[in-house]
Amino acid sequence: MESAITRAVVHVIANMHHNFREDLTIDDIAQAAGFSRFHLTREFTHLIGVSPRRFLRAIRFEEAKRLLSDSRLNIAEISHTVGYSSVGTFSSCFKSCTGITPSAYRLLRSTAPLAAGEDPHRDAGAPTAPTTLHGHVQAPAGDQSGVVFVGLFPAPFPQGHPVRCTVLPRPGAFVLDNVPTGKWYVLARSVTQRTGEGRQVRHTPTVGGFGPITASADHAPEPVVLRLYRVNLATLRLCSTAQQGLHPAPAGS
DNA sequence: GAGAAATCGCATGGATGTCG
DNA sequence: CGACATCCATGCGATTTCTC
Repeated sequence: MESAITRAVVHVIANMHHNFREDLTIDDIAQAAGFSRFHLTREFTHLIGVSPRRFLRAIRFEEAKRLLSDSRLNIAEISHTVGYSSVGTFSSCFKSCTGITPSAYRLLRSTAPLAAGEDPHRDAGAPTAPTTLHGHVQAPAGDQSGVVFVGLFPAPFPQGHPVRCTVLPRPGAFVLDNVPTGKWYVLARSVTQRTGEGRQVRHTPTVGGFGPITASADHAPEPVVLRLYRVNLATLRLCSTAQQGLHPAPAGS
C-alpha cells in the first residue's frame, strides 16, 4: 500500500519529466502535490536519494546530452530548450555535473561515439583498479522478467552513461570487470521480451538498486544482490535514461 | 573582427536542522 | 506536517576567451 507522500513523489517525478523545460520552482511542485515545500523536499530526498532540485537538473542534462549528440542546435539553443535562460549557467553547471563542457561533450560524441563502459567523466590518466564486481539479480516472486540491464552509476539514479554495464538474458548472476576506483551504485532494470512473432510479451517492468559500493585497487567490493521490484509507469520514467546508456555489450565490458 | 562558448561575481532561492 | 532561521548551491548576466 503506497502512502500519500509516495504517490505525491511519483506525481512530482512525472510532473518534472513533463515540465522540465519550464521554470519550475519547488513551491510550484509542492503546491501541485498538495504538500508544503518543506515536507515534500524532505520526503523526496528520503525516497529518491537526491533533492528535487538536483533531480530536475539531472533530467535537464539528460535532455541536453541527447540534443548535443543528436541535433545540430548550438549551445545557446540547447540551454534554452532544456529550461535555462542563461547559457553561462548551463555551461558551468553542465561542466560541474559531467566534468566536461557542452562543446567538449559534443565533440567527444561526434568523433567517437561512446561504447558501453566508456566514461567521459573519468580522467584519462586516472588509475583504474583491476576490480571485478560479482552480483546476482533476483526477480520478484511470480515475475517472468526477461532481459535485464545492469549498470554501474556514480549516483543512486541512472544519470548519464553507466561506467560499466552488462545485459542478462534473465535475472541471475552477473559480473562487471575493470570497475574503476570510486564509490558507485549498481542499478538494474528488466525489459519486456518479444515473442517469436514479434509481439510484446506483457508483464510488469521491474527495477532494482544497490549501493553505494566502494572499489579501489586494494579493496574489491563484496558481491551484491539486486532485488527487482515492480514499479508503475510514472516511477519507471526514473529509469528511462538507463536504457539510453545501457547499450547491449558483452557481459562485463 | 564577429560570433560562439566559457568564466566569474553577486543575488536569489533551495536544502536542512530544529521547534511547535 | 508546517514554519522559521541559516547556510550554501544555483542561476543570471556581464565580461573574457576562443575559434574561424
